[in-house]
Amino acid sequence: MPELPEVETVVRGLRPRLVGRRLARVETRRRDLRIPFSPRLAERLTGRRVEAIDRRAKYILMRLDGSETVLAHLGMAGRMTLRQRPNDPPGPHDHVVMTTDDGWELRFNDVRRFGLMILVSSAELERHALLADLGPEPLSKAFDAAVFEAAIAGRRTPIKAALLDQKTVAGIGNIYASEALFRAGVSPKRLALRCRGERADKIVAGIKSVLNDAIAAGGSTLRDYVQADGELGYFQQRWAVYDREGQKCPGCRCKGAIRRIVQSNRATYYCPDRQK
DNA sequence: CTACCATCCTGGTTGC
DNA sequence: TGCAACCAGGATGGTA
Repeated sequence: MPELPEVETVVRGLRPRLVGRRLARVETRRRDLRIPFSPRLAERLTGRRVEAIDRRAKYILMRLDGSETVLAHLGMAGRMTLRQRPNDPPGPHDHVVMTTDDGWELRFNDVRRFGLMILVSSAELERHALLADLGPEPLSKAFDAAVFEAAIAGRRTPIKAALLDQKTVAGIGNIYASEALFRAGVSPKRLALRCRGERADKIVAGIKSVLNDAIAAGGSTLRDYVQADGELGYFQQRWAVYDREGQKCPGCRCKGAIRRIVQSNRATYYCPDRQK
């Protein structure tokens, strides 16, 4: 479930094993992802040193020596796994396999092939089409109520849809959009332009708190951010409303049940009693 | 500018 | 048990 917190947890899992290491061997397997690999990706990665690993929205940025950066996205179903000297062969959905000079193996796995892994000039990274139009990082100081209000001003779209729009704020996906609005007490159907003042404050606070909690949960449930099976950053969390249609609204005395509606072809969950 | 829909893929779940 | 329909964490592009 790669939204921002999951990607952040993956990045934190990759860092201690990869930063400072050289990629001794890189193999691309299936190349027909929705967005194809950069030409000769494997050859261009081989022998490079990993300088840093960062995240922007739901993108993973693996900065290499030689002024190039691996830009990766997990799509709907992408995974990263990290194991030491594995003896099992890559599976059918392992599209990239990287082996470090000290024997760790990273596999980029994506059943649905909606993810991507390309190589971009580090100098042009911010201007790259995939990153250029992204809104602010929700956990940064730069993202506050004033910035948020400006971003949604005049927009006659439901606030849930506005939160999914990566230009409004970057990294929120379908689960955390519902969860943030629940925390804020704002109906997902409310028009964005009607979310000013206190509501904007609460939505911003709801976004930050739910993302921080999810990151903390990811970190706390994983040892060194790598599970025994090599899986990075996927943790179980009980959502307050997501996927809980018909259940009681948690932690409050409202008599209503959580409702599921469809907005922009995506499921939205909310408590009609608590969210106005 | 907006809503709405289809599309890219595969696999797990649900319902008949 | 078999099989088809439906659903899924993302993002884009077309149409009205």
